[in-house]
Amino acid sequence: MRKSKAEAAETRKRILAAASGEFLRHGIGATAIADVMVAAGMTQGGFYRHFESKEHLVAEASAAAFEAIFAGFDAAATGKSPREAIELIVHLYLHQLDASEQGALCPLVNLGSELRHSDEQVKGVVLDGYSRFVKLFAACLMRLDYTDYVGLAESIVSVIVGAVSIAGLAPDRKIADTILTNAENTVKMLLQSAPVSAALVTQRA
Amino acid sequence: MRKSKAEAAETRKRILAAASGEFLRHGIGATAIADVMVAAGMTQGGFYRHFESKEHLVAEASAAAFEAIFAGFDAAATGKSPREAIELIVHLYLHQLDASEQGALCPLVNLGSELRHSDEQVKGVVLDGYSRFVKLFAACLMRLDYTDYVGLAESIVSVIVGAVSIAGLAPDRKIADTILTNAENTVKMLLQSAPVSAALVTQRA
DNA sequence: TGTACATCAGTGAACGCGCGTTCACTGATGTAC
DNA sequence: TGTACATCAGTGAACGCGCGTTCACTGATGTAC
Repeated sequence: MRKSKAEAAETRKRILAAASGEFLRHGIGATAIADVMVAAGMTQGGFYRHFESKEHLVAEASAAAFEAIFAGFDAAATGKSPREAIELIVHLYLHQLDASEQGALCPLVNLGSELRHSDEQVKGVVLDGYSRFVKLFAACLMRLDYTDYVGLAESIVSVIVGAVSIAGLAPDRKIADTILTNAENTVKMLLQSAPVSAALVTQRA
Repeated sequence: MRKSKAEAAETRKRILAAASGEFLRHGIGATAIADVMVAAGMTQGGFYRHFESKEHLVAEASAAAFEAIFAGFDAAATGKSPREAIELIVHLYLHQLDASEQGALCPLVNLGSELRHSDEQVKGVVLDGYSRFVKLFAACLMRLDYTDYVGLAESIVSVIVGAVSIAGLAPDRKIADTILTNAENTVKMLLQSAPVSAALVTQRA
């Protein structure tokens, strides 16, 4: 039954992808190793050939989830203006629950409270995802000459993380949509009213 | 060993308070019924004299947590102007993790992702807490004549829920404080730039 | 008011199940000569 | 290049533990007469 190294590496990725999906969709606590392995098309015994423990899997699956999310953002934002890129990413993020089939779910909202009491390593991975997220927005905002582009980026992330977090608890679609649409408008309002560096604007004009 | 009705009612409240604290501090999954009962100064067997199941306890404990939070807000905001009240509540909310000893933790952030996959009833309780929260801000904002006071209230809640949610994952205090302080500034910025009903302003001037 | 009985809060042990982890085993792959 | 052996991916069953829930029991409280 031994598989070649290439095949084994493929298997590992398959487990990771399955785990990422199961964790984000059903939560960490509600997902058993056996569930993950079945979703990956294997039996549970093989799990420990690839991962040391469930905790390690959580860390790697979270990292993988962020990779998937950022890949989606990159794909959507290439060739767009900074302003368009921001609005597009915000929109994608806010509607991640609709598109959950493609697995574009963010650990920050979907595992937030479950991760609060876990490993430092795991929390580190998720916080890395957060700062990467902030940097993504900050880069766009800098090009738009906002004075406090980092602070503004953090604000945007807080708004959309909070909104998706709350919307996920809403019993019906209508309430969820209200919250999400409002968040989208809030971001627009922040972009309109945040201070812009006058000097640079003049330079470019 | 039978206790009087009054004593039994006291016991029930004690269990609820203990549960609320344990759930919010350690998460639902990591808190066993036995832990709750020990924290309440009893043995686990007595639990089912007061609650039907853990799920029911979660629902009631979440409701109790919201009661405690809103009681704290009321106490802090009475006699203050709407503007002061908002800033005070926002400040209190953002620093709930520091004050976790007093049990002023919010289910929206501390149990958010754990609740997403639970009972409709439980989610209902937490969403009720959310809309009560929105109404609290909306009432103040209406008195300040903001045009879209409900939308603005929702935005504030999203920002602070998101910020606390993320700050809870930060490995050190400094990063957490940056996120929280920024959220506080964001709320101020929203209050400054959100549109105000001109007619009413004129009336009052 | 007093008495006899039913009720029921709380105890501590036990049950049963699920889940993380381990293990003996299989047989294909990798490797040393 | 071919051969013999070690390695190790994957299987399926089993182990052990924790936890939600149940249960027999105790004795104080409530209630009916």
